[in-house]
Amino acid sequence: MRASPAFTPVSVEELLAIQSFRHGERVVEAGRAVIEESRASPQLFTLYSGWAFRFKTLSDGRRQILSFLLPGDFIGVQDEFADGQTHGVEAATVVTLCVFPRDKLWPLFNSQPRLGYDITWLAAREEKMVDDNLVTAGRRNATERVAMLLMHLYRRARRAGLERDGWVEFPFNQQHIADAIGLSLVHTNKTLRRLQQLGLHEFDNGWLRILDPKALEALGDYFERPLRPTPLI
Amino acid sequence: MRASPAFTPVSVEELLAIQSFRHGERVVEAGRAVIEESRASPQLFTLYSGWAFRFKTLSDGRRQILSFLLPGDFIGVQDEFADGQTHGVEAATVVTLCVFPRDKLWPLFNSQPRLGYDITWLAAREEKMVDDNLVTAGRRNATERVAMLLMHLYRRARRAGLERDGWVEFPFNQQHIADAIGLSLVHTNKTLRRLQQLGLHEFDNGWLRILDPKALEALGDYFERPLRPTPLI
DNA sequence: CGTTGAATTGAACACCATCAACGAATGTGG
DNA sequence: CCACATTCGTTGATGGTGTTCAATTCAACG
Repeated sequence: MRASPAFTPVSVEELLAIQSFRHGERVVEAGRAVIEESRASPQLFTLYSGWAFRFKTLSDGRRQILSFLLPGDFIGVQDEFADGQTHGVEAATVVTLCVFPRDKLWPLFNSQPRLGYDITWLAAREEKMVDDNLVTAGRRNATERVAMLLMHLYRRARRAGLERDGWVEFPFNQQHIADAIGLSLVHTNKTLRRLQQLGLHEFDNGWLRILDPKALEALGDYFERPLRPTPLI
Repeated sequence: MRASPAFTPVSVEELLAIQSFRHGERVVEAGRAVIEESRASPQLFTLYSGWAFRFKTLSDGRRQILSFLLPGDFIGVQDEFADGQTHGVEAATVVTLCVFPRDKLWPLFNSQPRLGYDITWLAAREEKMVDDNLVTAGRRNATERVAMLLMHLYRRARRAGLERDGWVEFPFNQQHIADAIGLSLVHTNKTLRRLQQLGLHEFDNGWLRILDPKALEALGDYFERPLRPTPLI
């Protein structure tokens, strides 16, 4: 992964610090919890492979997906300061994770300020994504929401190197999409269908292809920007 | 401010580091921009006094308020990694800010890892608030949204020590509320009115009092949790 | 071949947006 | 001091977007 231009280079010393910080790997099956919503996790993770997502549920079961997670994303910083109030993380595909013990987070900051800075970088980037999702849920109509989400996920997957001939793996069903953009399942279906019939995108057996990115960008009022390389912990 | 139990104690050395990090104060009038939405700010801030809020606008003018800022909040970390895409910050009252030059952020992390850790703490807490707002905009109905927002702002103000005899300063008009919870101005008004007539809360000339916190908590499915002391940069 | 979960579609309705109008409070200039 | 403009809160009427309910299709799988 580190070879990818999407990630910042890292010194040998930092790499060693990351190595000593980590505490093994973990594999989670599709549909299983990486972090239970009910209790704060004693671990942090870096996602190595697969798709996951963060979510919250209201007491009557309504669920909101907060953000999606791709390889390179750091999981669990928000919980460092949880006070009980937390969110769940669920694997959407089989997922492999690098495990870090939470109580080593401060020692890591202390001994490797650069890595602490990088973690802040990642946390800030994550918040910006939630910001965007909040704009979507609060101020966009159904068509705009779907267009925005499709472009968002497609771009991120492509950047994470998951594109193959224009297709990216898309392991989400319509309930996931509905929960991410704040619509009902039925209306999500109808909106998705309409965009598909307009020829803007295409699904095939868990893969997604964008046929008219400009149209989707314009519909969603959501345009790509150049991205800097991302730190990888 | 540091005397308040809401904030974590800080060592003399850290205090000196904060002092050397800072770069003066700034006062912004109510309704003026602290950070322009269009361009990334070369400065970071700690809010000393007053209310402010972060927001984003779509190209046709629809606005979404992302989160509210109170004394002690750290402003601008998200932008450290902006890539152009950013958000605005506007003062809701007269506001005084402590100014930090952005290019000293990394040196601060480097020389004072503890302060770096604290900044991450604040960034993570901020993201959790945006998470909550996203659940609101995505999955709550109008009544629940208003109830949740009122309790949220009231609690935060109280915690920041802004309560006087059960009243807290509330410098927002109904357009602000509508933009925060993703409703139209008119429907926000009607919902607010209904809750007021039920005797759940009361407004008076820019101040807010909660008359029935339990009812509002239950309506919004949004319950208070014990909070740990917050770092203050 | 029956079962299950997901996608799809139609119909009825509710919630919320939009439009329009008015009142109260405040400020401004003549 | 009054005429006028401006901003904000309020309310009613109307309609649309999206929800809810219900049923059907379809693919996958035992």
